[in-house]
Amino acid sequence: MSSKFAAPKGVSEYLPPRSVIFDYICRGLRIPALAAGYELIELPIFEDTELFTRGVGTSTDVVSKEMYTFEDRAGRSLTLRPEGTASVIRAVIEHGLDRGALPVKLFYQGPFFRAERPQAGRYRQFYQFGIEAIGSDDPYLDAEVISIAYHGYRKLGLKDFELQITSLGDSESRFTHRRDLDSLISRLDLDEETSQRAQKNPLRLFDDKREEIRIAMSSAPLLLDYLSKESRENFDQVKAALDSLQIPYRVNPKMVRGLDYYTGTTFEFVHKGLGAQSAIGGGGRYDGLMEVLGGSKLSGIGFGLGIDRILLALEAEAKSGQSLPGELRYVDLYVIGLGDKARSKCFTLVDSLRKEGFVVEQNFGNRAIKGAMKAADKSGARFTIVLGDRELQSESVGLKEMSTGAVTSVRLDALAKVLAEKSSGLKKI
RNA sequence: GUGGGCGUAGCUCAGCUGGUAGAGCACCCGGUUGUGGUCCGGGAUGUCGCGGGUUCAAUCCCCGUCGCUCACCCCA
Repeated sequence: MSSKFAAPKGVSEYLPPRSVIFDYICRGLRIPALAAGYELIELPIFEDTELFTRGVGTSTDVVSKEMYTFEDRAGRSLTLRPEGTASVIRAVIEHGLDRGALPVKLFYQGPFFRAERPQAGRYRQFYQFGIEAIGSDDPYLDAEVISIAYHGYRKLGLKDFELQITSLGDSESRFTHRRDLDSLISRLDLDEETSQRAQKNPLRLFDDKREEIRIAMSSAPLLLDYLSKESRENFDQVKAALDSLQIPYRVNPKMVRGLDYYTGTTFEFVHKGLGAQSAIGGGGRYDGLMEVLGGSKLSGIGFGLGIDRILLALEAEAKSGQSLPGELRYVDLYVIGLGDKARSKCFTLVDSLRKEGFVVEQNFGNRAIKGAMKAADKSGARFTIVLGDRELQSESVGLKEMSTGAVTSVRLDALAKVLAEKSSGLKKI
């Protein structure tokens, strides 16, 4: 019970059979990205701390209190990556990827780290799948990026989620809006902590869950009403493009994104079955980020999808009737050898069957057949092959179809052919 | 950082107003000398999170502590 070691607080671990679903999610999400010509980028897990303080912004909670920062032996300050976009942009600039065809289209996946208090769907080590498209401000690109996330979720079989979108407009739009919003907030009677938060980013108050704040904010000016003509037209084009793909969305002018680099189109996917941390993914456009990080003045857009939360969402939907997608485990054949000679024969037989592409497990430990059959049953194998002294004599095997229990004797030299005949239903890998 | 809930078998949990522990599932063995699932019989496993206090006696009450969990803040 009280084992000496436990995983560090708040990290997500995935063991079988859940790990199979985790893998299924990772593979599923990248399909729409690959279909749109995005390419994999593998990034470091830690980066120069300054990349995040400058890229994500010191006013964000992520940077100000949630980073795992440490010094290496040469005294450099490094930080476990709390998000992916800054790293992608850094790599694009460092390697001059933006000097080729634009937009640069990349996807990534892996662990991220934030030193927060863990709760349902929020971990200190969590996993994201993300894409970034850099070097175009075409509203169709906004819609494409959103559609890739949307189709990813659908590919996995997710249903009970909502896409929310809004636009943060250009800097003039935000400037005039903020002036009006600040003047409203300054008239509110806020506690110290809240007013400090409001100073950093007044939009955050739209997200506050306290009743009195929500009432006070209900009359607050909405950024969406302050968009310049150009920004508004751009947002309308994004919406029209989504409409043309029949991707449902809800415009949520009070949506708040946590990272300060967002401009223009921003969006979030929210799942109903999740509890307090309901966002299963989100993203948006970032006009100034490339420049802030020392690159050229290119606009980009991307998203990050929370794999941990998608897994929770799939489980939540499974609970309410849907079955979990995909086969959790698949085995074609289970091979049992009885006795030393037969086991030696089986060991090579298993190897050759795998080379033919079958998923094959074998029995270990020279168990009695009863226990071995039990293990075969548990493996989920569709067929079990039994080979003992009798079969060795006749150069055959016993082939048992597990669903019916029928056993047939098959000559060894005909085994591959017989299995091939039966394998119309077998899933070779 | 703040607040609530919970720590009993590998897992999920029960344990009435204090008398040193149980169920289901899983696991192992047998009923079936070479054939799984169902059924029947048998079996192993716990420092009752840790430390202290009250008491003749604490899994149960009190205090502390650690851990988990949910929520706030914030976010994927």
